[in-house]
Amino acid sequence: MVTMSDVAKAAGVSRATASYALRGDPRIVPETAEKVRTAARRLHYTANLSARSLRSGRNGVIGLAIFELDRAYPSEMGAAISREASRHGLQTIVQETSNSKEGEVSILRKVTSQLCDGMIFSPGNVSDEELRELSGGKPMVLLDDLSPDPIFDTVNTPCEIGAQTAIDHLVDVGCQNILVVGARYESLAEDAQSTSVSARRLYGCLKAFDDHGMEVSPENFLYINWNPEDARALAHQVVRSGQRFDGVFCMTDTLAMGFIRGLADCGVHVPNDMAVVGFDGINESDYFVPSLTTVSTDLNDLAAKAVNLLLKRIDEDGTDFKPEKLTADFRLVRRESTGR
Amino acid sequence: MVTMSDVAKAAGVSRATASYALRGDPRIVPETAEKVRTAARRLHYTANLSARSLRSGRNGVIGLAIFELDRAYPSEMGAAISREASRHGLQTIVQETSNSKEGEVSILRKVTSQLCDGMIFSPGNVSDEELRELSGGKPMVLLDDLSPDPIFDTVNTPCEIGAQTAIDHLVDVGCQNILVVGARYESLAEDAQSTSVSARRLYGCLKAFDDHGMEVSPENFLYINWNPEDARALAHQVVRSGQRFDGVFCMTDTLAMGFIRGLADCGVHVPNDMAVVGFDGINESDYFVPSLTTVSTDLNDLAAKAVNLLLKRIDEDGTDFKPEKLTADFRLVRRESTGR
DNA sequence: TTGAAAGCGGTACCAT
DNA sequence: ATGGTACCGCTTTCAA
Repeated sequence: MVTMSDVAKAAGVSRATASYALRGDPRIVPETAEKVRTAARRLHYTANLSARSLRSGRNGVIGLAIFELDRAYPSEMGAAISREASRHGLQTIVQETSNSKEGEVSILRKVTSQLCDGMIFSPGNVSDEELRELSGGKPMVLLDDLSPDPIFDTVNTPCEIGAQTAIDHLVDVGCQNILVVGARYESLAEDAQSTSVSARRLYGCLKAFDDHGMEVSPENFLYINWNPEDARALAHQVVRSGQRFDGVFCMTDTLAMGFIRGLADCGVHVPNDMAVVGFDGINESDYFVPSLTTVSTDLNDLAAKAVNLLLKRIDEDGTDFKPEKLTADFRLVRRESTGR
Repeated sequence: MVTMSDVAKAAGVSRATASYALRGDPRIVPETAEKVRTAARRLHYTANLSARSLRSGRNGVIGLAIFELDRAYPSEMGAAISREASRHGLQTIVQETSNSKEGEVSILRKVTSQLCDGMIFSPGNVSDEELRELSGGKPMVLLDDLSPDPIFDTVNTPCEIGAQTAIDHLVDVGCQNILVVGARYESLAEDAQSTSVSARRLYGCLKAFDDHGMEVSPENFLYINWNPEDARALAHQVVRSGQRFDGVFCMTDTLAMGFIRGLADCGVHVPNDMAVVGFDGINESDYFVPSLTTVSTDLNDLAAKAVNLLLKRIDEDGTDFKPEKLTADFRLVRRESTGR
């Protein structure tokens, strides 16, 4: 391992000077700086990030914690954030929380808050208060933490307006009896302030139904876990039950994929028999057969907002903190699954 | 930030004792240890990983570098490795190289080799020699580095045998004129030792064709970049060209997804007009319409092999190193895309 | 069994 | 403009 001392020695200067020179401090005269840089290059010197981090609290790395690495939406989000960060000269390390409390806690405590200058985090099972403690005072930006008065900066997906847009679109293409997949109707009935992503999307649906003067009942909302297996099984059930829905809004594209597959299993044609809309805009949605109409979250916009917020916090001193709350852009992408 | 000194003070012992106690060193008597643990718990102490890493060179974190976060196969692999590592009490940090040399180099130099005890790496644009230097002496396991005499431990996907299995299957279901998508025929013609994944898979195909006594020419192999857009466009081209292939093997499931979508655009029916096989076994493949027959790499097996190799290297002292080379299990998953 | 102290590789203050 | 040096938090040797 070649260290700063090696470089300093090779360049005939002190460790301090070498350190300043390599970081471009203007106090070092150009020729000395050049001497140091040459020595560093010749020795293939790389700064030790642990040491730098220990001393200065900064190492140019940000952490990102997402639920699952192997699900299309979070991993596309991770890629977008990663690329945005690298545009700012930062590296991103990604970890998966496995959507469990222990996962979230141990990631925050052990890695993200320690090895990084700041973090972007999708909280699922940890309260804001716990987060404050676990963050160790490091800047943190939350994703889709929909609490009414958050204590961290937050970037949200366009839940309400996006869902509303989806329902509007189904009505536009002539649907009269719409099924919403992935939201618990009771969650809002019990608590209009419910802050989960599914509750906010559900709220958007209800608003749209109301705007169109459409009657809906709890039967129009079916809750399942957000995975394609369950969506496929649900489609089978819906078809067998004989209920006559002519439009479906799935809370995520992955659910829509499973649901459409389930309909195909039963010989139900999309969009002729049933129109389907998803949410997220994952890359694959354009390749499904039929291709999927979806409320596409602009991940580049989301990434830019999240990274900028984080950088601002990292660069400021943390006094008089006032959390900001932003929402990512989106657009409705019309495709075959609602084309009729 | 609560440090070890705080804990030591609260427990009325020295820093050294606190350190030993928290790591369960048997030299500390149980009651002292308990006192320390209690203090640590009460103060919500968490060890600073940078400091630990700086001093001892270990922090319980392994690094994983993959090409792209937002592609199904690498992200599923990342998830599998992440879960396997956590079974061994290790955290995994994932980074994407964006399949560029600068990406790979900067990740290795700056983060993975510094912040981690070891790393698992998919090399794309960096030679073994460069890797040795960039690894900074830390243990490293390579994924799909198919050089004949590697200098690191390697876990490979079952390229040759997998591809051979795919072609065998197409022949089994009656295909007579098979197209292979994603491999450059010339790559093998020029260099039978070519070590890229696509060349090894191509080699498997040629072997299978040979076994079945089937004549093939360069026209049976079409190279494109491994993304679904190009696969879709290629399908259009193939259909328009009027060539009469009755079976297609795509080098990855993502390619197959794009290709099938392209066929659907042209009204070509899979599997009746053309049977399609993919490679990887991504989760989505079961949900495509038609569902995709694929050579499914056992990612749990791959993850277990990679993590175990890495752990062995981390725990040993590095003398008389002899690189190992393992291959992940796989199985052919028969689905609708070849069902006839 | 426990404590003192050196040191990992940087950074940043204070001298010179 | 550059150098000396304390120090970030933890581990580990050595001494008591």
